[in-house]
Amino acid sequence: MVAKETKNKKQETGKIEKYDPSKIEPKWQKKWKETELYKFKEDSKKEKYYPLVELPYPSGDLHIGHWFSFVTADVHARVHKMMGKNVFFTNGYDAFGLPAENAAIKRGIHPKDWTIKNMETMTKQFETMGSMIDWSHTTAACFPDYYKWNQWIFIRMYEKGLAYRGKMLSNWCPQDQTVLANEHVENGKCWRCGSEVVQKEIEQWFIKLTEYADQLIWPEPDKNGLSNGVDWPISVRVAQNQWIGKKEGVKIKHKVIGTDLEFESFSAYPAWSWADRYIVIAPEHSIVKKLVKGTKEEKKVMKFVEEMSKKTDLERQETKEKLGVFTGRYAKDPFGGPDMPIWLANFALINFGTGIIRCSGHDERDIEFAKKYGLKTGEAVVKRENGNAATPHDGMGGILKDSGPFTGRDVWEVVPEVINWIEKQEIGIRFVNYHIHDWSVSRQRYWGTPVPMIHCKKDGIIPVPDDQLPVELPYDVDFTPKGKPPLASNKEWMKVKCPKCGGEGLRDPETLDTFFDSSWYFFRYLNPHYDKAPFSKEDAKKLTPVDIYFGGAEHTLGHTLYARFFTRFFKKLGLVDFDEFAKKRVQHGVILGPDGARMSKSKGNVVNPDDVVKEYGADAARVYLCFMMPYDATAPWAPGGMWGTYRFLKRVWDLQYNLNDKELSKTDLFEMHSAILKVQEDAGSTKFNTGVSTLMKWINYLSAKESITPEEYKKFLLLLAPFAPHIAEEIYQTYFAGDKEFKSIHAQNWPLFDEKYLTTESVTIVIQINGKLRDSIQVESTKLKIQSEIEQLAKKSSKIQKYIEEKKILKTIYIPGKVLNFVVA
RNA sequence: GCCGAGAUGGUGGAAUGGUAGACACGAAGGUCUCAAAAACCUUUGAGCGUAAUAGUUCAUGUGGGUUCGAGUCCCUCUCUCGGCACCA
Repeated sequence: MVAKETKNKKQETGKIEKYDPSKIEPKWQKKWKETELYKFKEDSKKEKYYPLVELPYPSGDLHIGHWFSFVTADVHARVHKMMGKNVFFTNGYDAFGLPAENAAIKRGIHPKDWTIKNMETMTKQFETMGSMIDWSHTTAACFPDYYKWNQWIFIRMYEKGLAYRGKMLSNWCPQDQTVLANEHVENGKCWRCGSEVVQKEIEQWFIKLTEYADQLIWPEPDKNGLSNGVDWPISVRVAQNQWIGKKEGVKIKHKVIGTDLEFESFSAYPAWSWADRYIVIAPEHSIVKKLVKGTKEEKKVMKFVEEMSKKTDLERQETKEKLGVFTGRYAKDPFGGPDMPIWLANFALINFGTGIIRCSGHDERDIEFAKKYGLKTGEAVVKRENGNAATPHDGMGGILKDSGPFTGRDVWEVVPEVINWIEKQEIGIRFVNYHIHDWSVSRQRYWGTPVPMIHCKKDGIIPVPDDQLPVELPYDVDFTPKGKPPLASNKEWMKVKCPKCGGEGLRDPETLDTFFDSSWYFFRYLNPHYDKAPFSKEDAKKLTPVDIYFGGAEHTLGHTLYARFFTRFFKKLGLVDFDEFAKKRVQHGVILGPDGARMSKSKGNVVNPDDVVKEYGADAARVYLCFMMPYDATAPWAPGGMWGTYRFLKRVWDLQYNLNDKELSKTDLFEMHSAILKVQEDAGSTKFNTGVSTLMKWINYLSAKESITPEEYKKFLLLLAPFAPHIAEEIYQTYFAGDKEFKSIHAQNWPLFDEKYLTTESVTIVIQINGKLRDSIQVESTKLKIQSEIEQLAKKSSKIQKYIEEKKILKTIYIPGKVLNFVVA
């Protein structure tokens, strides 16, 4: 140790300074920025590491939830950096979208100005966090050099048939005046504004998610716990698989008696088909009109259709009562059963299968409906144990009693055979149904990526040629919602020449769903101004896939699924050579208000990070966010806990007045090295709370000593640096950095851990009688492996003797270094 | 209804099948102080027990099981949170 290190500040100046974060934090933030400390530099000698946090929406205010996501990820990134990896850590903004437009309408500011101002404010707020985000890689969807590539991707998808225009019943939000994707309807309500969503038939753009539905299904994890080679939480994998909802079955062809009409019904349980006795059709189905045209039932049926169409999704979900009407028509049963009456029913869903169901006595809904309207039902199976009819849903199966050629056989066993048989008899075809539908991406709003398509009367829909991209979003537009896309109001902008015939064409006035933007932003980070493609193959090869993706559970069914789809598409384009964009996904928990309720402005329980920083400093806030709960838990913000971490940092600070050069004892080294190991394991994964508690434990140990050595202090600061970067830097610079040039603690290596210090001279062995703790003995480490000696030592204990004298020892179990257990009669 | 996760002190929570309650908050008592704050020290799962130390029993939502040994593994049930849901 050099002489300087043996002296503490008090010895030099005779003064003791108090810990004051407001004095040190802005100072170091400035210095780090000036010296470009966190700028990513390519380094082929180091292993790359790409941690990613979901990019925030620029609402204008960094709330405590943002702090939680970014602080924990920042700690994680810093530990990996110190451990010698080349860490790429940046952030951008999900800058397009409705809230900007709504806020702008409310305040009379242009969405662009509002958004850009918010991004500036938030970037400054990120600086007060002391994060190591490298802002030179930032980007935002609303910049033309970002959304240009949205348009480019969209056109490539169009060329490959993955983006298409279609007319479909869609979720329409009457408040926001736009279409919503299925993933963004929550309980029949708009995820943004909470209005009840209605169904409207609208022509719009779709992304063909169904094309990759099979590929997006997560397989069972392998022996290393990896599914598709990556480590994603089971909750996400299961939820996505259910959402994709793959069901294999058959479509069965039917002829309507007395007409030339035909239709198909879908069945996922074809072995039950012999029990089907009637048919129901979704009221929205296009065949309904033709079916009843000119019949005496027409009026009644169409009235029913109209009544059903008036109901919102929410109302339909809430009414479980079965409602229906008879069409007067019958269909032939291709399975040879009696002619089947055709009904309309509210429980038949237009979006599932073909919208038409064959009904039997094996489904609760079918039975309920049949009872209500006096219809006959059939039964095809008997449950083996209690004799009740088995339903397809209970999964129990049974022996088929009345299933044509398969009678007398096991229900589940014959399913593949039944499908083959149906195809052979030409009464139906194999069909796979998915719950997931193609993604509706058209938004009838202003603040988004313009759809890069031109509508020409002669040539139809023509993509904008690549050399004319981006189609820039015009600034002057009347964006107040009028039920029509706002862009259509800018006549000048709308006019465009058809790239094919040169005649007059019109631009597409719709914009893309912002989830399109956020499906690939982590590729754009690599080089946000790259101008030949969305990103370069070489960059992607060097830095992707993302190593760990931090985010919230709310993106399970939307964003992360879309991003996985995009990655597969990029692979198809040859831009990447992997399927999964993130090797690991971790989902953070929720910080509740101090009252235990979810934070909300109306409840007045919102914790503002700016206030916390003012009171305790960023470092204390960072440490508390790591410490307050496990990463994925949900717990209330406790002001007292915040005080506790502040107190911890004060103790760290005060230790500098207790420095003295001395030999480190074996215990000192043991404490030091166990802390190094535990912190690197915990913060290197996502166990931030126990990482902090390890530091607290060590500081308790250090504080209890008469004085500490510079070596101990320096190593402590290195372990603390990822959690509390400012205080660690301040003390490090005062004592350990040298005078010449600025060498940040954050550019130092993680202290080396050496196992040899973890072995101690003696170890406590617990002595149990019949598994119950009765005593413990100290044993020299060298003797740990000799069971007989330990048994002898144990038997010497008077406490143990009490239990074993005059008793027969039936068995002795020894776990080296831990437990000795006597089993006595 | 189906699927997933979870339930440990007054609170947040620790704990590769091996000393349950680490670490922190809160609380109580003390030192310092005219006093308070801060800081520091002690105690803090519940019983029984002792002058005190000791000792000892019960404790990880419920009831069973596996094991020398279970908070941890298996089954039953209860409750909480999250996702999906009239899915043929």
